[in-house]
Amino acid sequence: MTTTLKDISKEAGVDVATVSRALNGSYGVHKATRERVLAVAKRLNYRANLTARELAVGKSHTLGLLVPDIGNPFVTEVVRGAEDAAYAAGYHILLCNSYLDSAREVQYMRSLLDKRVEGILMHSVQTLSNTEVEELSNSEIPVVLLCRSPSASNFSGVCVNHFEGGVLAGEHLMELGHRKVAFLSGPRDHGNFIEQGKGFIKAVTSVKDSAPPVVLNGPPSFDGGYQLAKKLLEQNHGVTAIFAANDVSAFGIGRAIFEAGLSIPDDISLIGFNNVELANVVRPPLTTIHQPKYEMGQAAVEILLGLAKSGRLGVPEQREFGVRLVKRSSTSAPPKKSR
Amino acid sequence: MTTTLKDISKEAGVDVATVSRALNGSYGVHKATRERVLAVAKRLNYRANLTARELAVGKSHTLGLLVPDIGNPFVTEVVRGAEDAAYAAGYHILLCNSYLDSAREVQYMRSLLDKRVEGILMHSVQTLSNTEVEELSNSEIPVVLLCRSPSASNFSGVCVNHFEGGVLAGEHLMELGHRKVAFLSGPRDHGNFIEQGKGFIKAVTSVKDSAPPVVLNGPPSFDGGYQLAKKLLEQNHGVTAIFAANDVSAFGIGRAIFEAGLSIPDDISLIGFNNVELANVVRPPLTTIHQPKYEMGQAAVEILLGLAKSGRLGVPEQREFGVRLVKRSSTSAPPKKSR
DNA sequence: CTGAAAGCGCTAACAG
DNA sequence: CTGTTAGCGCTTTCAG
Repeated sequence: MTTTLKDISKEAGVDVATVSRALNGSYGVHKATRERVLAVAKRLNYRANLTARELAVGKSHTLGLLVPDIGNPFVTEVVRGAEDAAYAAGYHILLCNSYLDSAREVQYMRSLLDKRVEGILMHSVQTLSNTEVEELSNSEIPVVLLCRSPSASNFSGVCVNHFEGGVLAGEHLMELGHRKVAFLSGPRDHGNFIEQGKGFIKAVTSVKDSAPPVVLNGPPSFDGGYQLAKKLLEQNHGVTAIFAANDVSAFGIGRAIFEAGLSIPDDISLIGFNNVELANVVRPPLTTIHQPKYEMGQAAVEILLGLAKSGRLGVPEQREFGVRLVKRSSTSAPPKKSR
Repeated sequence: MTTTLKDISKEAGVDVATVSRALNGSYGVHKATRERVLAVAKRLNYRANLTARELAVGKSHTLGLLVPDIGNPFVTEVVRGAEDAAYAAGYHILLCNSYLDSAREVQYMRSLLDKRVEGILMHSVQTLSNTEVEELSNSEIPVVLLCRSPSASNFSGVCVNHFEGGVLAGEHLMELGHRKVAFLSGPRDHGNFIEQGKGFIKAVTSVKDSAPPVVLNGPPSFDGGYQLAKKLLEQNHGVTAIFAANDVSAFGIGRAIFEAGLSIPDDISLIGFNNVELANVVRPPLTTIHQPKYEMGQAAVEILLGLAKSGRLGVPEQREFGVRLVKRSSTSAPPKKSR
């Protein structure tokens, strides 16, 4: 049987309240009493029951993390940051993978609420219906959205300026001398990719003799990038550089380029987005736009904890992080002879 | 304010017990009553408080997952399997990254216990001290260890036969005609790598004219593999094939080979272990030994849930999965001219 | 089918 | 410094 405060109280001959005090706060308990209690507790293999404490105190010391898939290297980094911040603050994290299945997302969201988590960190959740948004709002627990355009709602959010990232990528390619480039984007209706594209196009078209980028849309995955790149290569636009929706799709693009018998960056330059760990591991190391993922995860938890403490849910907090260009070996000047 | 059963009971003019019954079990509540209760609940935005329920029922419907780092691609797959199985069973998962920091491991282990999780899934935890093992045993909650030699303890476990994996790798290289090979292993005292090495050596030395493998030890990471391979290449044993401790270290080895101006598999064949997602993404695609990671994660929570239900903690369950060779492009016959 | 009552294990005033 | 008294919100006998 698991031993409780009551068991200890009997054994030690003091009230359970005293036992509780002896075990937790160090205030107002006679040293001798405390020691006796501690001894008994140890002898009886006492383990605090946090469930009971949570109920009594009304705080779960737990956060919910709702993401599409921890296997996604971007998510992984964010989760690391979030987990570290939570651990440092004495909080636990409930992991929920949705695989972008909206039924699963909703179910997880509800059970997190029922479990009385003190905050929810969500990453790229499918569109929440109004009902769900309302449920979340009614719940009075803080929510922070990752990588969502600030406009989206009255939830808090931490993100990066995707437009700026697009600009950086475009400028980099222009500086290298490319004049015919492509943006292999994600889904046509996804805000972040749209912003990214806008920035890229702006940077590219602001150079006199540069053609407007070829833009293709598809899933921002390895295979999505692979397919898109194959299509692009077939269409034969004579593109000398490609900006990918993200690093993972860039890896797929790289594969397609390789299979076409071309080489990076000699024939085609390639630039990604996110700067996932792998970007520096693949060959050639991928030039990309860095997003401070770990810090974003940390920040998200900080915001959550702050809101949970203050209870000022009315005033959501938005935090935007900067991006920067990470030059590696997948980009260079365009080949001399045109293809 | 958050509404409780009591609020509903007042509004609906029935006892809280009835409300509870109406909301949960469908047994024994008049239809009209139930509907009235449900209506009131909805109107008041009622949310069940699982913390309270857990306390009353004595079950948390939560599992703890203690791993070194979800960023590790092997762990990622296991976690996916575990999470899916947990979700399917209506269980939640508490994520704990230890980064192999044993203080953090212990602290997490204790708080999981205090939180009354119904089971703990641990992966490659630093050596637990006797105290901790005892704490775990006393807790009477099931534990399953991943990838630990079955001998280790009286906890349950799911693993793969590393010896067998080593044999497969060795045989494959022998069949291709290699006669001078190396095993770039992990830490010298780690059971799995030892087994893996034994199997490999057995397969290699059972071929007449084959030299016993060169064995080097180091951290089984990207950089670890990189360093080890550099060292191996410098020592210039004339090795024509390398068996890596795992895929990630194989990637590092690949980098070193590349930097040495050699090519895979033309100059040196390379074979990994685990078959992580990336193995098929890198260039050239990595030949490796497959471990059913997802299934292992699933199996682990099945075992946990089974033990939790039966309460038969005395009889830990061991499940061993099979390995298999996945031939890809990083292995081929040795070069004709010796180097 | 429904109500009353007890209790899960712990905390938190409030007295003393 | 310590005991008493109420709960936290829900489930679960046990009656009726």
